[in-house]
Amino acid sequence: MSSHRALPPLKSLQAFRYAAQTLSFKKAAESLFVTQAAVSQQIKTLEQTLSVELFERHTRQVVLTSEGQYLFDYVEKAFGLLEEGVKGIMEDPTPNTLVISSVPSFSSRWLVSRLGRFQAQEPEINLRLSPSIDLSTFADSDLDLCIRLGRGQYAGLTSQLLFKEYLVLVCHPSMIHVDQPIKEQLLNIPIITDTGPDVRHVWPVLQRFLDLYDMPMKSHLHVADSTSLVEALLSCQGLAMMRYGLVYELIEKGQLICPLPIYMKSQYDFYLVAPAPHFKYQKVMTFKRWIEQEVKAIDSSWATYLKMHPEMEEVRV
Amino acid sequence: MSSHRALPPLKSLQAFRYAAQTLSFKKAAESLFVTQAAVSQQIKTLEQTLSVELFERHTRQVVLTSEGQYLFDYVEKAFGLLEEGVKGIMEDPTPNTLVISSVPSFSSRWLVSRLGRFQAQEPEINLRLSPSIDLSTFADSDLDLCIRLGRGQYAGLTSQLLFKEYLVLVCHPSMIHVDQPIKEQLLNIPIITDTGPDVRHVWPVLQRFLDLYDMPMKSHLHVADSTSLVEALLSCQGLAMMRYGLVYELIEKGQLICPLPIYMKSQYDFYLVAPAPHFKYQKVMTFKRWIEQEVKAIDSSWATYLKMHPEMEEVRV
DNA sequence: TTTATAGTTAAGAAATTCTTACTTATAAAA
DNA sequence: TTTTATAAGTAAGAATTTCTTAACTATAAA
Repeated sequence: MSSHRALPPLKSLQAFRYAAQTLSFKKAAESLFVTQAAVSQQIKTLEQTLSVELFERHTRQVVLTSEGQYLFDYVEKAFGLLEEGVKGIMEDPTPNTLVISSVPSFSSRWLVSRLGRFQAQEPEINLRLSPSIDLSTFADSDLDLCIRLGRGQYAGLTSQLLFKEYLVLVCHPSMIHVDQPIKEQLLNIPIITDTGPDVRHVWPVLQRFLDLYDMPMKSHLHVADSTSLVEALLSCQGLAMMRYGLVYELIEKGQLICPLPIYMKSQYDFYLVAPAPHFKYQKVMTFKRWIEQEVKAIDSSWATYLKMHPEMEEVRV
Repeated sequence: MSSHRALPPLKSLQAFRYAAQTLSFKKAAESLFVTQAAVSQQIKTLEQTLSVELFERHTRQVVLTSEGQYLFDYVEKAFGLLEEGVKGIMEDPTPNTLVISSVPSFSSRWLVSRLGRFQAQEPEINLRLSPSIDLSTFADSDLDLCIRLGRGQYAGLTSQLLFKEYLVLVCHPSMIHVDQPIKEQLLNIPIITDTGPDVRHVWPVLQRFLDLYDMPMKSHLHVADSTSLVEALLSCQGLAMMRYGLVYELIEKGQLICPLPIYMKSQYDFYLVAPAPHFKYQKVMTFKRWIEQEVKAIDSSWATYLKMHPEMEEVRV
């Protein structure tokens, strides 16, 4: 197949796009910076090449025919893709403003406190942190880069591993008495969960490790996000499964401890994700170099922790 | 958002598309029926408007840069959509040839035997029956219409219900002795299945109706398609769950019977499906009228069967 | 009845895209 | 090594497309 279906004049399709969007040849003309007559002629050309009427003409307004509506669905998508592709490839339109979106837990627990340093180091770059939004908004926003927790597979986007994540059980040190049997103590501590994707593993892991088959999950505190979760932990409200990267400083300072010598490899890791060409923007490369440097602290903290706690053992779900 | 990102000259994008497809400006020029110089100039224009190099020039060949590859992904998709949209809306390019694709069971058990009548009635129309293929092939084939078993939801396509399907248990009449208890007889008849989507309901339904909890499915014959299944039924090899529409003539002639007074509403029905504009083609409208007429025989046969067998009872899965 | 708005049309102006004719670069053949 | 053939780049002007201007039509609103 794929014989040469010659397309109608491309400009006529473009004119049709705007006319169908606005249902007005006049407005379409304004969008295209031409006269209304030009649009009228383009639509006519298109209708003649297709031998199909695309608009019903009423006085002072046009409406799409069913064929017009059908065509519009395709044309709108097609030109959207062209715009997106062109946008991705063009030179950075705002080389001095870097817009980043990050998952809330990572922003609040890690990123924001370090961004000051980045700003100091790169005063030229005007940094903006955007709340976590849908990845599809790359198409029509000024977003430069996302930080996402996931598996690194994002349709149409390029992702680069930022760091691997390990899950540990943590609680406030005052909640554990080292001279008493750990198992019974743990059973009396409520489990705190947030809405993260690894929540469902907490209880099975504990259950397996403590040989508590058949026992249902006990008291259980649910909080909205990982910031609240950390606050709850610090105020001795219970035990939680946490990403090491989000609490390693608290562990290092002794404000939180891991009551059991176990950890899990997270099924999700942190990634930088953006349309491929964004990674060539100077400002993005600078940020990437910086954050990779900063992130090394997490990796080396984890390595150190494992070295100091040789009893730590990986468990699988 | 959605500010006016003016696109580069559309023709230059089109030239780029063909050049990237073939990795040859010369071949692209042939495709576009212009000279090679024209393509060279268009590519240059595009590269200049974007200020991005899209091809690496080597002697006698060009290769895409990474930016070029990125852009190509979008441009190819976009022009594909334009072609698809335009194709859908254009006048029927072959008003005397009707190409239909149907699910094999429906073609072989019902459609082919009736098509002769359609041909006789509409000698102008040259009918072709295509083996069941993927719906996506509407884009680049000469397919006019599909007959599909499903739920009537097909992305980007319009579907029209052809008839509702009921599932009945059938076997050859010689396999049942009316003067003996039905339950034990049925237990000794093998179940025949094909690869259809309703197969998995056969045993649960039988099990429930015959109060056979805990009993695993017994002897069990698996065949490739519903044509083989009907042949197996006719040669007394067992019991099967069948779509009424595919066997109603055999039931009417007494060549098959329903040993149990139960039926199920199928989760899937038969639909005519095609891109919306195809339903306006004269030949498609003619065929649709004809098949809807023919299909009434199935509906009325079912109504009659239910009237003559008031003991028939609907069961749910 | 008048006015204002949105679309259509025709003719010629403006812009674009294409061809021609030549050039460069290099791989393959002699 | 030299010659030939191939694919691409460039400049100038021709050809084509697209746009503007200036008229006209139809009708809703004042």
